[in-house]
Parts: sequence; structure tokens; C-alpha cells
Amino acid sequence: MGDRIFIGVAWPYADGPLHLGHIAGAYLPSDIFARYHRTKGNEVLMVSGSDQHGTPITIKAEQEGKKPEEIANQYHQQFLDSWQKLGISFDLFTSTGTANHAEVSHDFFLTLFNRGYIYKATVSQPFCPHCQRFLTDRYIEGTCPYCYSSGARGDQCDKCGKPISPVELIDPHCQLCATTPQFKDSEHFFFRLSAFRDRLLVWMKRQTHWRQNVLNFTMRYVEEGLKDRAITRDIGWGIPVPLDGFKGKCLYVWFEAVIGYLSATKEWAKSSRDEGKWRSFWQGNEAKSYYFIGKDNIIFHTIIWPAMLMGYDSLNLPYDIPANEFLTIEGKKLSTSRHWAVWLPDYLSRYEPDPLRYLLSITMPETGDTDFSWHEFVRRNNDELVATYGNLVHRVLTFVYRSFEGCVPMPREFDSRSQAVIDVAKDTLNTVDKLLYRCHFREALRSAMSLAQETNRYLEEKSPWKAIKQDRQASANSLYVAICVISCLKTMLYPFLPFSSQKLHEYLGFEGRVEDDGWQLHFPLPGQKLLPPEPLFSKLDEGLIEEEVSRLGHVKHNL
RNA sequence: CGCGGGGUGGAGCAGUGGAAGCUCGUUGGGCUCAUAACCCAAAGGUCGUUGGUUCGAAUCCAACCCCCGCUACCA
Repeated sequence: MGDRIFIGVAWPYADGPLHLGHIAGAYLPSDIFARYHRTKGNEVLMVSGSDQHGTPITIKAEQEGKKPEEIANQYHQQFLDSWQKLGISFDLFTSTGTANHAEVSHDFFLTLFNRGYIYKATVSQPFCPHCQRFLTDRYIEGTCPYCYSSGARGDQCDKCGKPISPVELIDPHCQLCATTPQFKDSEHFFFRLSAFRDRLLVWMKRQTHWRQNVLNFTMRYVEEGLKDRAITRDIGWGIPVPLDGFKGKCLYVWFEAVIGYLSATKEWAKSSRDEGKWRSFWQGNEAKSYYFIGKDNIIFHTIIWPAMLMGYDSLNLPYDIPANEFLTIEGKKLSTSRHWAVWLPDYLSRYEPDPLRYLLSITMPETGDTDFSWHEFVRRNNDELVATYGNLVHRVLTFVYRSFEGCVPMPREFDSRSQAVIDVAKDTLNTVDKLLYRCHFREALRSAMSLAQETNRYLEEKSPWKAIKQDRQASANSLYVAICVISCLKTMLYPFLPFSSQKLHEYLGFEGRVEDDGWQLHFPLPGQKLLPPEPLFSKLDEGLIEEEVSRLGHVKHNL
């Protein structure tokens, strides 16, 4: 019954806390999407996990005198805590450190290897004589051979966006100590990406539903030509190459981490005691797979992962990759080392989750970068969330609770105006449905908010607080209508504001979870007992703006 | 220099050929159920500049001006 929706979300790197950029870019939109589909009655599987391997974690571990797994586990636990508090509803949030993931990665590697899509080659690798280690791509810097800008890294030039390999770099040096590296021969494995060019092109041209920026970026990339890429590194912290004679070499993260989508599904299936269940999300025509990522991750999900899947064969390709752009903070680019970021655990220690979810949804960087500012946070909370929606709910519920013995009033008949409002509610529910289906989150939320405004207008016209003095039934009628619309709002806002929707659900006298009632206008029964209403949201003091802004830039985070 | 992203009423933004929109703010009025919240009305824009294409341009083309990013970490 219904569709089957696989939702893969970018794997956060476990070497530091999450910040608002992560949330706006991938985790919030995926969660909205997942909650929406679950409410629609579709079968959803939303997975991700912490990315625990790679050089940055080993270096951080060395600095702090810990083992890499300690660092990784510490942040993994923190991620889990953040998901729970912010309401990011993963069906499974695992990590790349599991035996299962290693097993699935090995299978993937060996399958591609046996089919000739992975081959061995000896390459000259940069080795820093001072640090006594091979330098992985991102630890070597130099001048880009294409655009001649300095500061290009060994895997990619941030200036022109071209992928490069360390040997191509002009004037290379170790990023840690600036020593010029020596190049030593080392045997590595390469993924034959070039072999997939034509198939990828054919496939992509059919993806007309992709976001324009995702499609353009990807097409340009493929047309420029795809080069085979090394998928192993001389590093001890990771998933070992599953062949004899390659001690000290591991799978490179970009190859390994994306396999996590599959391994997480298999882990989920195992833990639900139906090992074969993973197939229902990866094979056949019944499931669609969506990947929520930031724009920096596009090619890995639109080119490399699809090519890997083509090579592996018999697994579904992505259906959509609604990549978001970036979030700036107070008008400036986010920077973790300069502490120019809003850390999620920090936010959650002081504020409620729904106001943040509201702000990031209504300003989601879907088509371009957007800015987060504390001033906007307070304004949108106070003047929109509280004033328009929260107040609507509160004025209706408190009045009904007081005037109708705490029960849903009994309506007699709807006049045309009342019927029209009900119709608008249903239309809006339908509009939000369509917008969410297409991952237009901002627009969907705007539509929902406009229904709250329309309902405030309706109330003003009906003025049940006046009517009750002469015509109690007229008052009951309009209040019943208002309650119905509020019930409808609770459903369409649930993907965005799950905590307050659930509260409202209960205030209205419903039991169970919002999600279980489906994507429909759920009419409360006349006489249904209401819970004593409390405001759904609170106004925020404008003083916090200055306080929070002053934390930026020079506050050390111990997170 | 170059590359990328932008310049739309006070603020933040939507709007890729056909009568300038949204949210907030401001001003005036209404209401008093509600978290001084809600509702109505009004003011406020030569859509960065100049030229071009077109019956018609914020929307397409060209040139120019201005802003932001392009420093490791960073979605």
C-alpha cells in the first residue's frame, strides 16, 4: 500500500559537532520529507550514520592523545542526542565503523573488482619526510594546474571546482608542516569511472525532475570528461582493502561512505529480523530513493555513486538528489575554526527545536545560499510563528475551553462562508502535499501559514466571542470550523513542526500520533474532550540577539 | 586580473516575456477571544546603470557599476 521511499542523508563527519549549516542543508529537509511521506501512509526508510574514517579524525585523535574511535564515538553519541532533541527521525543512524558496513563495503569492492571496474595501478604518492607519513589528498596543497590559483588541495580545486590528483599539483607542499613532499611509488586501486560516461549521460538526461542547479552542475561535469579515480589510500584508519598484500591501505572515504546507504539498509533489515527486507528499497520498481545532501556533495551522489551502482548492477539508482545550497551566519560565510557557526548542541541547550525548524524551513537554501541571523530568528518566531499560528491556536482553544465546558462544540450547519474556509483548508492540504512531494519546502510552509492567516480572518468576521452573547449556536458553529482548520494545520505543519503538532493533536483531544491519522483533515468529534490548552510557542526576548551574536567569532566551543 | 553568487518598496525575499508580488515593519482605523496577539485600509518601488532584441522585459542579449565569497577547517 502506498509508495516506498528510501531517504539517504549525508553522513556527517565525526570530528566535530553539528552546526546549522548541516541542518539546513540536509537533515531538516530529509526529516520533513520523511515525516510527510510517513503521514501519507508511505513506507519510509531514512538512514544515515557518522562517517568515522579518514585523516582528519586520526589527526584530531593524535592532537588530543586519544584513539580515533574514541573521537568518532564521542561525536556519534552527540549526533544521536542532537537528532533526538531536534526531532530528526532516522529509522537508523549508524556509523561507518560497524562490521556490517565493512562487510558490505568489501562485497561492493570485490564485485566491482571482479567485473573489471576496479583495477590496480602503481602511482607516485606524496610522502612527507618530516611527518613521516603519506599525505592524503586533502593534506597536500599547491597550485591548481587548471586555473593556476594557489591553495588547491590534492583532491579538488575549490576555485575552479575541478577534481585533480596530487601529482598534478604545481609546487606541492605538506599542509601540516609545509615541507615539500617526496613522491614514493605505491600500489593503489582505481575505479573505472570513465567507463560509465555514456550510461551516465543517457540516465541523466531522463532526470528532468532534478533541481536545475543539480542538473546543470552534473551535466557540465560529465561532459568535461570523467577520469578514473583512486579509491584507496595509504592510511591505517578505515576499511582495509579486502585483498592480500595491501596492508596499511584502506578504502578512501568518498568510495566507502556512500556505500553506507546500502549497508545501513542491510543493518536495518537485520535488526528488524527480516534480512531480505533491504531489497524492497533497493530493487524493483516499487521504491524511489532520495538523497539529501549539501551542494558540495553533488557529484558524489549524481555521478560517482550512480556509477558504482551501475557497476554493481541490480541496485536502484537515485531518483532525486535535492541538494541544498549553503547557509551563511549573520551575513558571513560559516567557518568552524573561527567559531563563526551556530552549534546545534549549543542551540538545543537554550532553545526549543520547533522555532529553529520553522526558521530554517521558511528560509531553506533550496535555490541559493540563504542567511541565518539571530534577529531573523527572533522576528520570525515572534511575528510569524507565535503571532500568526500559535496565537490562532491559542485564541480558539482557550475560548472554546472556557465557554464550551472544555469540549469540542456541536455545530449545527455550515453557512457558505464556513464551508469555504473548510474548502480552503482542504485545498491547502492538497497544495502542501504537492509541494512537499516535489521537495519545495519553503513554498509548502508558506502555503500552510497562509491558511492560518485565512483562519484568523474568518474568526474576525464571525467573532464568536460576540456571537456567544446572543446566539450560542452561531458561536459554536464558527468555533467548530476553526477547530477543524486547526486540526488540518496540525497535519500539514507536522513535517515542519513535529513537537508542537503533536502537542496540538493532544490539546484537541486526539490520542496517538499525528502521523497515524494520515494526510487528511481529521474532523474532531463534537463533544470530544479537550486538554487544557497552553501556548504552543513562546515569544523570545530581543535581548538574546545581542547575546547570541556576541558568542560568534570568539567563543570557544566545548562540544 | 580571474572565477562564482548577487543587486526588486524601510528590512528579508519570491518572481526567467504579457497589467510589479509575499512576509515583516511603518501610519490610520477596527476588535477585545488571544502571547499589546488578531482583522481592515493606506503610504512606500523609474525591479543596479546604459544600450539592444521584441508588439511587449524585472524576466532575453551586450557593456558597465556596486556588493559578497574565493585563507585552512567548513554542508
